[in-house]
Amino acid sequence: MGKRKKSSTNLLNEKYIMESCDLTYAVCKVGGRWKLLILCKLENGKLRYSELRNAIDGITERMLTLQLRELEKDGLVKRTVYAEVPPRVDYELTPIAIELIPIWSKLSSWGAKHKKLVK
Amino acid sequence: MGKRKKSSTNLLNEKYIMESCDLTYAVCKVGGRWKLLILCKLENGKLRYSELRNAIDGITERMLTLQLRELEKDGLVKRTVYAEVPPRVDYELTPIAIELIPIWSKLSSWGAKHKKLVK
DNA sequence: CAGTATCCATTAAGATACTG
DNA sequence: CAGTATCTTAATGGATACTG
Repeated sequence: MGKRKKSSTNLLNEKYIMESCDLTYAVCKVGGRWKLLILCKLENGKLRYSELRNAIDGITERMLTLQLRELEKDGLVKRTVYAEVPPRVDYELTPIAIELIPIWSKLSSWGAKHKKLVK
Repeated sequence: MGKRKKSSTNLLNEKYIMESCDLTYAVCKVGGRWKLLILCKLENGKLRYSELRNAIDGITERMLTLQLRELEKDGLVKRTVYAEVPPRVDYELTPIAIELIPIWSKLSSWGAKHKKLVK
């Protein structure tokens, strides 16, 4: 009786994501409230954890850490830890993330335009 | 005692969205699991509700309806109801949504490429 | 400095059944 | 055909305290 599979379609289920269409895959990787914003702040070069935190209005340390870890796991940011005291860690875009620059750039322009229209 | 405001940062809080940066605004409008996918299916012209449902793998009627209503409210899709029996409704992109075509197109290509790299 | 850990509240998403 | 209604689960967000 073809019982519909109950498997979640959640964004973190790797198998599900790999089997999805390309757009869904991309949305799962860089979608969500914070990821594009984080990437976009790194557009002009490396930033430290605290610089990112201060640059992104409204993000909590918890969310920043969670999202950075996922971006790192997915190969979108590179995390470098320096053996110093006090500790220093910085983040930078990987080549595959750099390819996305036009996307968030266009999205941002679209946002600016649409926002004006709505006002 | 500067009590930190408790206001949510949820995606549906219009005031919050309007005050956000342009990228955040855009992400709030077309982000989420389904919106870009719905828009992308409408790229080649009008589709009926059932056509959309069949075109989008894994979406439930509930989510399709919810997301279509939001897209309509935000001026990204136009909903047309025909006075027929059985009922017929179709959806199409508005000009402002058409401007986003390059974005989901690029995102999709990026997804295809990255997916291969990961495999 | 750059995080973790914990607890709790809110929101988004999903499964399923039902209807004008 | 084109949806609603209801219930449940998953994801996100926030507050606060703590640590190498």
